[in-house]
Amino acid sequence: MANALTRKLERVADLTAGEREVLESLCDRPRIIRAGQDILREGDRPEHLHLVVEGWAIRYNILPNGARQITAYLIPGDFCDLHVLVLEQMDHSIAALGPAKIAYIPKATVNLLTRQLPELLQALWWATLVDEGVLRAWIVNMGRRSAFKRAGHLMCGMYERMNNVGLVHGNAFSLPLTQREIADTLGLTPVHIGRVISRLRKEGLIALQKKELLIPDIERLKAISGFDSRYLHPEHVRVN
Amino acid sequence: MANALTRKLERVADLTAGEREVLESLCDRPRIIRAGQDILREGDRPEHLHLVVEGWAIRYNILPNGARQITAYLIPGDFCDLHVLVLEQMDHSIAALGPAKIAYIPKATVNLLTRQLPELLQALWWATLVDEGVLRAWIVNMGRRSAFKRAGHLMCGMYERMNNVGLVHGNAFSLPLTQREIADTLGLTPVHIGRVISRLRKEGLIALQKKELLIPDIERLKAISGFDSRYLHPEHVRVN
DNA sequence: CGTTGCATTGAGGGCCTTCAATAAAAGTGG
DNA sequence: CCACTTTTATTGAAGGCCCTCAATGCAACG
Repeated sequence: MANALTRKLERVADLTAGEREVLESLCDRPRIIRAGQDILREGDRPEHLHLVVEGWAIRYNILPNGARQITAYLIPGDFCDLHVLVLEQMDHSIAALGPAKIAYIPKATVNLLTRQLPELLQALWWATLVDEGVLRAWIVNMGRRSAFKRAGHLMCGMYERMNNVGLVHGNAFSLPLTQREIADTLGLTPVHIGRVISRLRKEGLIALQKKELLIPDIERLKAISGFDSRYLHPEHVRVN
Repeated sequence: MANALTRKLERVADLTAGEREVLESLCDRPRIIRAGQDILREGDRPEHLHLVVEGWAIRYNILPNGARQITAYLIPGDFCDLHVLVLEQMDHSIAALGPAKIAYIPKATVNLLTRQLPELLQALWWATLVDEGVLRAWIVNMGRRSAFKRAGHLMCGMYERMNNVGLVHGNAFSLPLTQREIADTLGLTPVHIGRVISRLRKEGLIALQKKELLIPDIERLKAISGFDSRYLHPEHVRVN
């Protein structure tokens, strides 16, 4: 019964029993964060790394005019701020979507671990490379698809990620987002997202109620929204 | 007289003389790629990693309707395809913008090197984390700024990157892009980009001719387009 | 059970697109 | 080096996708 971080890293690397144990221990004693609360704010210079143990979080920027753009959804096993190992300062904020459990891991611990366990260092690097693929797909989605396809594509991506961690049951899964979050993800307005969702419903592509998203025919939705799942599938390459 | 890869990695890590020498040798005997030619295509399963030694390249996706979205500009010192260490298959293509020199490095060599030189592994990881920041800023730009600000922001980013490698002279630098490239970068059409550039010129924010971009007052352009350069500046953290 | 936030729907407007034509520039072959 | 072709840039007109503003109903929450 591995935790989320271990599961995630084992998709891209072989870990020894000792390494796995170290990872487990990092997730001990997470702090409880209330729904909507910021975990990190732009400008922060955190002394700890923050790891999502339970719940969802969003990575986002606020622009001078007050507009928000979400640049990532963080689910259990995702680090919030690996980049502060290099950049020190946060250039964006992170907030819990619903109630969440966050582990606080001292930067020094991570630096120590990665120096002692090169296999772990490589696993973290490779996980970062996978994340890059997600960001690229996000850019393609926002740049070259209509609002309708954009929304469908987002839902396919959520489906895949949740499915990868066994959280899809009967083609349905929990999607704890308001239309405002979806709008801020896709670079649109809540009003228009409302119209788009209404159309997705009318065309029988989704059923969404009470933050529970059902996709009756995922292949059809993928086809319509131009979703290609390759970018999400690390193939567990062995170098040894 | 270090090469571009060494310069780039030394911004995020300490390298020994031996490590630097290894990096230099990787860039030996690059192949010449003609302007516009693909270096890698979607679906490829490359046996080598590709490193830009000279010139510019773009990372892009083509959608079923023929639309193109550019997701990165690669300049000397950038790897084209580090992610194939994990994902194996290319989920996008890479093309040379002008004539370029590309080094072909066997995947096995990189895997060997990163296992033998953890410091190098860490440098590559950290460089990847910096790239992630660029992608996030890209998303914010496309999602929440007008075409006018988007174009200005792109030009500020190019200015910064070129300045970081000493290629800005008298507030001007080479920008080997057509309006089509800029459009495909920002999720707009070439026609509209033309109008936007015309306005940037009229307002004295840029002078652009013969692929040479002059920004008379970079701070003014940054202010107008909401550019924050923090995301581009690794602070060279020491862990030792 | 009131308050607050969220979803829905309508009307009107604006930013950007599409289509089209022309001019300018860059690349090509003799 | 010039004629030819192709690509790129410029400009105009019309239209569409999405935004803004606004009002209503509904669900969530204390």
